[in-house]
Formats: sequence, C-alpha cells, structure tokens
Amino acid sequence: MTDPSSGTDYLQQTTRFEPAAVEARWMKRWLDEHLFHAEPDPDRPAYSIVIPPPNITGVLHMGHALNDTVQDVLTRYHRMLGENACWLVGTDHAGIATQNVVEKMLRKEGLTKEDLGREEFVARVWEWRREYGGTIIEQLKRLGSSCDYERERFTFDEGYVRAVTRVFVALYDKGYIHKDSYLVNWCPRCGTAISDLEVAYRDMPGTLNHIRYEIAGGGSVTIATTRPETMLGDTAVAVHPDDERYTAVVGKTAVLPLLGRELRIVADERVDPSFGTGALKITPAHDLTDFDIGRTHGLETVQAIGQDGRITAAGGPYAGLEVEEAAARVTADLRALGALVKVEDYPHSVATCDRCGTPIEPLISEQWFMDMDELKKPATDVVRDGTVTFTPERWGRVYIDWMDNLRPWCISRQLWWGHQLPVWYCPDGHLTVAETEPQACATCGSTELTRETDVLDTWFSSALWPFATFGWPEQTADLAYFYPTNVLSTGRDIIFLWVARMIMMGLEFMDEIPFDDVYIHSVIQAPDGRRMSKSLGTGIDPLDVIDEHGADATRFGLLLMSSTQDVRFSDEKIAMGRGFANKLWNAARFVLLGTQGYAAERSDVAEVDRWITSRFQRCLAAVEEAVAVYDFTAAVDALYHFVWDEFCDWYVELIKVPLYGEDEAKKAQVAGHARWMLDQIVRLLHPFMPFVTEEIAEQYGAAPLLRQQHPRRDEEQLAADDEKAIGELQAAVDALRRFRAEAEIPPGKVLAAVFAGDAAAAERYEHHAGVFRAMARTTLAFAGEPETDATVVVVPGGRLFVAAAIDKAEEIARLEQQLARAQAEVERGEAKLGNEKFVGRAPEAVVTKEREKLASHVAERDGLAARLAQLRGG
RNA sequence: GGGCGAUUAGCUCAGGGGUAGAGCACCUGCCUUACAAGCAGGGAGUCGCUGGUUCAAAUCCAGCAUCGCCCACCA
Repeated sequence: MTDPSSGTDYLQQTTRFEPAAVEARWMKRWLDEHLFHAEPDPDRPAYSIVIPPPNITGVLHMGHALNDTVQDVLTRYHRMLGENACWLVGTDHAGIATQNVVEKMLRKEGLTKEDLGREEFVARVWEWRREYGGTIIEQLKRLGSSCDYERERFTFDEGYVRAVTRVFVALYDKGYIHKDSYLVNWCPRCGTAISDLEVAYRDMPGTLNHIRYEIAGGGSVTIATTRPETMLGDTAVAVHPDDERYTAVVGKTAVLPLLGRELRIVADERVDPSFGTGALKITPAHDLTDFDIGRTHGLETVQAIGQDGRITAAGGPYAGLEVEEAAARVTADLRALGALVKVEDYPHSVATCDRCGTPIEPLISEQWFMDMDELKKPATDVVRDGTVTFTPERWGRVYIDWMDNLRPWCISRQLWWGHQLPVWYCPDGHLTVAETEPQACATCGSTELTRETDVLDTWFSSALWPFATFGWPEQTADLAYFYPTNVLSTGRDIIFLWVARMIMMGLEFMDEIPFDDVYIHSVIQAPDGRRMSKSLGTGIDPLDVIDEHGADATRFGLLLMSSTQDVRFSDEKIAMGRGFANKLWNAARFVLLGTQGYAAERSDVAEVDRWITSRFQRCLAAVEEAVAVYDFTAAVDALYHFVWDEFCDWYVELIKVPLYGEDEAKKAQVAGHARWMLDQIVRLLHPFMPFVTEEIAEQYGAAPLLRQQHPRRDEEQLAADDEKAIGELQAAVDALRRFRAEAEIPPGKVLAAVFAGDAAAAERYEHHAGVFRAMARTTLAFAGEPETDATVVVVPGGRLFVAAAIDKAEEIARLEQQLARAQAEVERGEAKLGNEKFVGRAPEAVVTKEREKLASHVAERDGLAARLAQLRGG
C-alpha cells in the first residue's frame, strides 16, 4: 500500500491511531486481492464456518456484531494457522418477516397484496430484495468480517430451491411428511399457521369467568373459562372420572346457554379437579387439550372463530364479531341470563405471534406436518455422546431436553413469499409430490393439476444451510471438502428453531453432522440490564459504535463481553479496546522509528530479550488454549495484559537503555529483536484486531497479515530463569518507586543507594544499573557503608540503603510499621506451619511454599529490626 | 408447574479449595524525546444469607432469599 502510509512521516506524525480511513482502505484491499476466498485444496486442511444467515430485512444489531466478531476471529485465526478457511456468508429469505415488510410498503401506496395478485406480489418482493436485501452484508464488512463474499448464498436462490425441493420430496417419500387437519397456532394478522416455536407467551391481566350450564332433566354444572367467547364452539363438558361431585352427571347432557346446543358431559383424566369448579368446557376446535379430549371421545368440532379472527356463522347472533367484541357481548348476555356466576381477576399468559405480537387463535386447519420421531433420535445421540459439543455445555442439556419432547412440526405457511410446496392436486384430490412439475396425476393420470399454494416455514430451508450452501444436492468438490463445518456460532434463541433442525437434516441427508461444535454466545443487554430492543428504545447500533471508536475497538470490547452468561453492554470495554489499539500503535511507532535500518531478528543474547520472548510464549499459549475452548474474553485479556503491562511498560522501557546507548553491537542485537517481537505480537493479535495490525505490519512491509502465519509455539523459547530474574528486577524498581511516592520525593531528584545482600542479586542489579537510573532515578553502589540516616528499601535478595532526605522520626515510624507488618506475617506463617493437620495433610507444594514465605518474612523482619536499632542508636 | 443461570470493589464483570482480581470511576504526583486516549503511586470488598464437608470454603454440598432467562395443552 502506498498511500498515505508510505515513508516514516506517516509514522512520525500519527500519534493517535485513526481507524476510519485505515479500515476502509484495508477492507478494500482484502477484497480486491480475494484474500477471503477459499477453494478446495487437498494439500491443506479445511476450516469452515457457515454464518447464521441474517434476514434480508435485517440490519446489523449488537447480537450480530458479537457473533460475527467471534466467527471472524476463528476464521482469521485458523487461516493464519495454515488451514484453508472458508467463512460462508449469505442471507435468509425470511418468509413472514419479508412479506410483512413488503406489504407495509405496498400499504403506503394504497395497495394490498391481493390487488397485485400472487405472481406480481412475489415479483415485488424480489425487487425489494435486489434493492435492500444486501444491506446487512455491507454492514458486516464494516466490522472487518473476512467472509468469503464470493460465495454469497441466499436461501431462495436457484440452487437452494432445488435443495429444498429435493428434501421435501425425500421426506415425503419416507413418510415423514403428511397433511392433516389439526389444531394449529393461527395468527389472524399474518394470516398463516405458525409453529409452536414461533409462539411467545406473554403474561396479561384477564378474568376467570364461571358460567352455569343447565343440565337437561334438571340440575346444572358450572364451568370456568378465561375466554367466554369460545363457548360458542363448545361441544361438551368434561370432568375428572374420580371427581365425586360430578359422578352423577357424567353421561347426561348439558345445554349451552345463548345457543342452546346440546353438550355431552364426559369424564376424562386430563381435567384437573382442583382448578376452578373442576368442570371444563370442551371446545375442540380452539384449544389443544379440548382437541385431544374431543378426539378421545369422538366429539363433534364446531369452528366458532375463523381465520380472520372473527366469529363464524356457528356463533349464531355473534357471527362476524371480532373475538374481543364477542367476548364482551357474550359476557354481558350471560350476565343478563343469570348464567354468569362469578368473574374473578385472573392474570394468565396469552399465546401471541412471535413476529407481530397478535394473540394466537388456535384453530383447526389443513396443514403439512413433519414427523420428528425418526429424525430426532440420531440428532439427540450425537449430542449425548459428544460428537457434537455445545459451549457452554449446559446448552447441550437444554437441546436434549427439548428434543426428547418434540411434537410434529407444522411446516406449511399460508404466505406468498417462500418455497412453494412441490405438491400438485388433481380434480379428484389425489396428491402428486415431485421435484419437477408433473405432467399428470400420479394416481389417476389426470392432467389438470394445480399446485399447492402453501409455502414452507422459513426454518425448513434454513435447516439445510450447512450443506445446501456448498452445492448440495450436487455432490460438489466444495461439499466434499468443506462439509462438515467446524463450528456453528449463534445465539441461544435459535437452538431449537435452527441448530436442532440443521443437525437432524445434516444427519438425514449428508449422513454426517453439520458441525463439530456449537458455540452459544452471550446475550448483550442494554447498559441498564434491560433487553436491547428497538421498541423499548434500548438498542445500541454497532455501526455507531464503530464510527465512534473504530472496528478494532468494537471487536475488542465485544469479545470482552462474550461471556458464558448474559452481559450488559459496556461502553467502557469498547473504550478500553480503543485505548489498546492506540497503545499498540504507539508502541509500534516507538519500535519502528527507534530501530530504523535494523532487520528483524530474534536474539537470545540479552536477558531482557529472552525474558520478553518467554513471556510472549506464555501469552501465545494462553491465547491458543482460550480460543480452543471459545473463551474469547480470556484470549483478549491475555493479549491486553501482555502487550500493555509487559511489552509496553517494561520491555520497551528496558530496551531504551541499550537503544539510546553507545554500544553499537548491543544496539543492533536489541533493535533486531524488538522488531522481531513486534512482528510476532502483531500476528498474534491480527485475528482480534485486524485493521490496526495490518496498518502496523504495512509499516515494515509484512502486510497483508492475512497471508502470514500465526506465531509458533516453542517450548525452547521459555526461560523460567530469566522470568525470575527480570521479575526480581521489576520488584526492586517497584519498591523504589513506592518508596519515592511515599516519601514524596520529586520525580526529578536522583537518589543514591547502597545495596547490601546476596552476591547473585548484587551482580544482577549492577548489570541493570542503567535500568535503575532510567526507571527509578536511582544510582546504585555495591560497596561501602550506608549512611546512618539512610532509608532501607527491601528488595529481592537484599536491602537498598537509600541516602534520603527524609525526617529521621518519620523514617523510624515508617520502619516500625513495616516491622509490625513483617512480624504479623511471621506469626501467621509460624502458626500455620505449627498446625500439625496442615503440615500433615496439605499438599507438599503448598507446605513448601509456606515455608519459603516464612523464611523471607523472617529475613525481612530481622533486617528491619536491625536497621531500626541502628537508627535509634545513631 | 418444571428447568437453567446470576448474586465478588462505587459501576461493569473475571476467577474459583491454599493470604481476593481486571477495566472504568476515585485520590496523589508527573506534558519523563512511543503514547495525557499517557506514565508512576494509592485507597477501596465479611465474595447474597444460613448450615454442612475439610487442616483450609468466595470456591464443593444442602437449604433460603432476590433478580433474570427458557420450557409447559396455568380451562
């Protein structure tokens, strides 16, 4: 890249990392050079992820942003490990959602879909999709998502339709799909049946109405209902067989008030005798329990509520009323009759349409169902036996529990936008199910065929995503190479709707699981702990966050929020990411500008070089272990602390001494290593913060990092001795700094100190004399008597006597405090080691550690006591 | 009704049998030639409550409380 990042002017002047321009430039380059695209390559292992396809009506929200960051980290990470990584991207045609959006648009033009007719309407939806359907894909790019955009798929594209049709026909031929007249969840507003999973229960206030039904031949029975209007569809009354209050009336006939319909009184165990009056009105056409009881007892069904949500002709005088109005009228009329015995407040949960919020009307209609019994067993087994793993694990148990209780899936929708069922009817009502339009009825040969108008549930097609996107039903090279995918990352809200069904379909049609791992990410709530939602006004637009802080910062912050539990959105974490990107950028500026002309080369000559290399290896190990178990917070945390606390705060400061020094050979060695180290860091960090790392790598000619390798784990680069040595150096500098702060010694004042202690420590400190000068503003001497008014600073391996300008009385008080603290530690340690049970039963390492601690506290105490005695005496 | 999760510093959250951690916020001092979006230092918590196991519990177990989520044919 030449502009504007060529030469050192750019580095010199850019003291802050400015994401906006950098991001756009890099995304363009990655795309122009096809760096995200993968083709099957037998020489490399495949790593594949399919994105949960967002709805074409969707815009990027915080959940996507987190999920896509996770997938991008994994994709970039594995790509740099040398795997052939393909992150497959695409969109979902989203039946109801999309149809609703286009209908709303038509309404603004004063049109309904009926005005246009089906064909024209569907054409309008395609048009809408061409114009707006790609929005979310463009938004993905803002985040830096390295999807294989050249493979973009759509759940309604040509090849996908073939896959859906093939699956439907195959399942029909196997007898898993059938048509039935059954009680389904009907949304009167959307005008379609929906599946159980698309029903949301919401707590609402309501009333429990006790209604008296007279019994033919004398007596009465009182039932209780929350929906009085459904009595218009009653065909029976049921009581529990063991309920002694009602044994006498079972078998008799009750009379439905208002309509006069005769109702059988039946006994059924599904009635709860403790609820209400113990007598249950039976409306087989509008309640699932009633429907089942009706089937058992051969009861008539009366449809009192129509698909438009209004009372039908069966409701006599109430016909044509909306249910709410009907409820009011029925209640009033019952009251007038004296049949309404009691009305009590009764809050209960109401079934509503998950998509539009309208109360669901259970009613009987002709629908297509998929029987899950055969499909669910293998799909449950693979999770039970660990072939497919869930992270966090608990979602696997949730999945299994749900699978164990599966009921048939209602897959037909009375919509216009979607995969039309490949089913044709002849005038005699025979069915012909075929992949391509048949010429004649398979049963009677009639050529007058009409196609089923229903379309499939959107989730039917989504279930095929992991294999249909790689070319199935064709046996393509892509499919052979990239399937099964490695991991599916998604939110927990679609475990049942989508994940479960992909596993079932993958096993059925590919005879293989669709993915090895399922990673369920956290739900990001609004900062106040409420749901992020547009209607509540609690949503935060990730694009705004990117605009404000940059994509790297947004990714970093989101990864910090990728917990195993729900978390609140935290602006501070994003700001932390921004600060980190800036810190990294500035560290890179320092290294690159301060070592110009030197070539990157790892060195193990200097202790400090071996130390930072070793610390890097530990960070690398931590990152690899964290990513392997999808613990992105731990990965990012390890990177942050290594880069900031160790690389920037210590390494960079430590190498300033040789770098600004006169020893040219030493300087060359340190400079080379610093450049090498920076390159290692940037490679390790790239999957997490792709933009800033590319921008840095560009400055020394290593870009694009997308083509580079991940740093290599190497046990031989670990250096425990050097870590210990530098650790002690850090502790000594810290002690001096603490002393300076406590004694309020001005930063500019240079202190002189005499070291007394063991020889090894003396040698080490002498070697790092420059470090003490630079980082603690203290010059060290290793011989001679300390002055009598010197202050003692305890450091590893001995004591520093600092010629200090502080009050003797204050110094005595300070030492007394330190002594008291040391004494307390000694006593604690002695008590612990004097405890036979502790010494006898605690692990040896714990006891040893305790002994070492005690010894060091004893030494510290004795040193302080001696010093105190000297001060008091002098 | 069943299940799951959470309860740790002022805030947001990690951790997890062996002397309590991070970021932000706060206090003090510094524009020290990579970075003031910075540097150095500091204060701050009976780890929700009650029991139990253990030499040792924030951590494991049981119960309780509060909050949240999911499932359910709560007439």
